[in-house]
Amino acid sequence: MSDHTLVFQCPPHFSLRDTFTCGQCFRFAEYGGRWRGVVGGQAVSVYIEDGRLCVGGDVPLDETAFFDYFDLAADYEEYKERLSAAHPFLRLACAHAPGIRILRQDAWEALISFIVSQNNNIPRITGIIERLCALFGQPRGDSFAFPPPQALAGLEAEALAPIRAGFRASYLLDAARLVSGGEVDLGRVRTAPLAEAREELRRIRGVGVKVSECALLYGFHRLSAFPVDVWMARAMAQFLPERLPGEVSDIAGVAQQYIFHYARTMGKD
DNA sequence: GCCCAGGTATAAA
DNA sequence: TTTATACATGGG
Repeated sequence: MSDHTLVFQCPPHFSLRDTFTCGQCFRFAEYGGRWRGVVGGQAVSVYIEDGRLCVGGDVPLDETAFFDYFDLAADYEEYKERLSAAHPFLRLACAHAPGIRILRQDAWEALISFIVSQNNNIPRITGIIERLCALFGQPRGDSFAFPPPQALAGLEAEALAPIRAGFRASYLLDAARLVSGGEVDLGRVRTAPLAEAREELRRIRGVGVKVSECALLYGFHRLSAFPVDVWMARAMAQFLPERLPGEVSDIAGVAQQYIFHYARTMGKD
């Protein structure tokens, strides 16, 4: 790998480890200081060197696509300033892992990943997705692409048994069938008003308030996808028993990820 | 063994 | 409308 390498200026504080392991994506692993994963169907190796963000691949890579993937147009220093000013706990969360950026992941992959995430833990989510790709995805380098809806839509539940997804297997199949059949239109989720986008996603069995918000945030980059009420109702309620101030509601999802990572990792460094 | 994990569907109150 | 429980699996 690395016959073709994209080079970007690295944003301040950007941490590949925090970004790839904070629980927003499940397909990157570190090997010798470089992070290997599959993005847009291409195996890539990502690393930071001399203040530059490098993305190596064995085929020519689309620079615009990776600029977009890492959300390089966004100013996370400004995001963190706003969040830090909004609440003392948010300030702690931002300081704890200031290198997190919200990746602009593939919508289908994010949707499936967060269906798998329900009542589950990160190591096991990672394993299930790994097996899903290995069984049903196209080979890419020494890894596998994420299987598209069409690759899963025709399967029976027993065919998914080897990935050991448990009760979530039928949810995955429902998602694959509805999306590949057009009954759920991911293009519409991308462009429709937020409330309608939610409704569209929640037609899939196993997609409730939390999964739909995660899919909207990570798969569709709707930064405001976490309405304060949902956000409040979940894991961070124990840390932030107040409503999120309106001034940062447009980046509530960013706040959610910083807090989630803080709550999950504090004391474990 | 018991408890919990980036929840949700379903039934019962 | 709100609250309780089952759900598959596996790591701590």
